[in-house]
Amino acid sequence: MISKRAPSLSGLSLRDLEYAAAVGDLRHFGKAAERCGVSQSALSEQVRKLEGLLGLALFERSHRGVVPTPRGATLLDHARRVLEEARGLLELASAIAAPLTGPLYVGAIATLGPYYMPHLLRPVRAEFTGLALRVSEGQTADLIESLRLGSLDAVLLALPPPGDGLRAEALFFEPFRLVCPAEHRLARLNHPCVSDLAGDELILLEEGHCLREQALSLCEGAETAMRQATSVEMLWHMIAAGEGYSLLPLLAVQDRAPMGGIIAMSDLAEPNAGRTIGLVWRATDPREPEFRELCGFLRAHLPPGLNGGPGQGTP
Amino acid sequence: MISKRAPSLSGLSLRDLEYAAAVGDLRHFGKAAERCGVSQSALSEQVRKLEGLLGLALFERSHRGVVPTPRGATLLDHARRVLEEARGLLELASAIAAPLTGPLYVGAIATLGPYYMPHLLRPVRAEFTGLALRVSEGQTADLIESLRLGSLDAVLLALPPPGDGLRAEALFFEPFRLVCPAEHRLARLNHPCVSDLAGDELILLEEGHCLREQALSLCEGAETAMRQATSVEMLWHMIAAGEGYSLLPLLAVQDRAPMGGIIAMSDLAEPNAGRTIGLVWRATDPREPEFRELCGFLRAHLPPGLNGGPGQGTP
DNA sequence: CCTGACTGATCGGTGCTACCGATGAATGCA
DNA sequence: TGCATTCATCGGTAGCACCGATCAGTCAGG
Repeated sequence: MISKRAPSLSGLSLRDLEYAAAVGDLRHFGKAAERCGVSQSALSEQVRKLEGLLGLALFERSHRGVVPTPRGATLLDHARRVLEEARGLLELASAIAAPLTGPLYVGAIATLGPYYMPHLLRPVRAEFTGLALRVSEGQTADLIESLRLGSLDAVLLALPPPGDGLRAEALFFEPFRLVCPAEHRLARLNHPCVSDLAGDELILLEEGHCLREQALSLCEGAETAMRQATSVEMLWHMIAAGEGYSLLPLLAVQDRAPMGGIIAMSDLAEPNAGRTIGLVWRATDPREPEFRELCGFLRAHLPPGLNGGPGQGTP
Repeated sequence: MISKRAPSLSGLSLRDLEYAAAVGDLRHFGKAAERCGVSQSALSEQVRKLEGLLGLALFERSHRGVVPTPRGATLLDHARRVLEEARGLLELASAIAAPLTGPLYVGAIATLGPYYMPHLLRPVRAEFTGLALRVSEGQTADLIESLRLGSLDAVLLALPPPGDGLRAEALFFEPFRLVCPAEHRLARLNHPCVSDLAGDELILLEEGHCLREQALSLCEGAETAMRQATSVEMLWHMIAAGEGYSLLPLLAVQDRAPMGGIIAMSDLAEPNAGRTIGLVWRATDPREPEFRELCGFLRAHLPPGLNGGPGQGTP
């Protein structure tokens, strides 16, 4: 048996159904035309066309009024349901059309999310009521893949974003800080510069964390046989245990107690030793205006201690 | 508070929803256009127009495929419901569009219905499966009023129908028979003619029955102080009791046992002494073709003993 | 019985717009 | 770097919804 093909609703128009429903309500072509904002002749012709399409007469016309035929009444009931659904569609559209409403799936790299999200969630909630941020965490590559697949709408990471087909807008520059044991020689430098950092005491995050590459590119000459940490938290405690030092992004460390004085932190001499954090989305995502508005808001509500700094622009 | 006006679904078209749904299904503008039977450009423009109408982007376009935005997916779900309802409307229409289906409310005059209906119900049921005849009985004036009010769709009565705005088609000629006590003088006439009937022994139905007027117009000179009966059945028994004689339509008497020989029936000499039974409906009723088809069928399946006889035509 | 008012149907003319084919722009693949 | 694919865009066209005017039938009132 041939499967039932959905019949193309050839020629059926919501406008015609509206006309017919108006006639059914008012029982008068002229008044129905007035309600529908068209001339009586136009409405009359359309209703006639609709009757031809449906294959039966919807109304019994007389000169003292119009009355639906029994079958017509049945069809009018159904037509009103169609119209109701259509109106519901329009209402739904205008309800969800507002920018920055509804769920928004945002990912952030692991060296940023836990330290930045607490600062942004509350202001965003307050400003964009109706926006439901769903935040998740991961490494850059995984986040980008999720973004491409559509399971994420936007990603917070260090610019520039890897790969094509993406759009990004910078949010802020996050400087790196040197974190080392309080008794370490580096702790005595007033403003250590990156050339001071080479050495096998440098601890890095494991493969996959972009922070690892960022630190590596700063500290030339140190590439092999270094200690690794699986997370910022682990790294912090390794430093506290005196196993070495590292560069950590400002947000990840600035709110930390210095572990009873056994850890020292200092800014680097180079003002642009750090990374630029930005929001990234698919270039094809039609919500780009909304994302840019969100970026503007985020820049206006940076966590304390941050500013735009180096690395502006939208690659 | 101003009551919520039903928003005129300005510009919204089922075709556009179909286009969008096709894109949502196939994730490809070209294939969707093919399914919809239009060019890719036309579909693209219409979808774009729809997005403008709804105030948001339904799809995220890329060169490797199209994917609905989260909001777009929500709206597409709703749009599919609208389309489903619309398709249901068309299906419903084609299901009930078949002529002579569904309920049909038919009235018949009391001197005809009980004797004619038993003959027609079975053939009609057999021929027009799907047609549900709802028969009722009454006097001409009441039937016509019900017909005008719409609580009846058609009426079986003696032509011509009273009043304007009605259409009728003749079904058959029903001759009157003389019914009298077996020992009555009229019983001895071979072919009595109407002039033999004058006299105060004529029994008539009470006011309101058209049969009364029909008999009266035949039997001139007998107008006052006659016996009355409230129904054909009563009349029959009055005759059997020897209280007089009457003219009764063929169908009302031809199947009766002659009460053990105490009642005699005879045809009248005048071949056109009788009435023409026809089907009557509102001139404005768009089902006129169906009624005429029904009339044709009824004429082809007359009760035994009848033929078209005098009185054809459609007044 | 005639007349005016009212109803829905019908008829030419007109303008909007859905539609088409061709082309353009952007992307991914070989 | 060509080549294929995909959606967007553009100019031209035809269909059709629409309008104003008119027609045809009915009804109420004079």
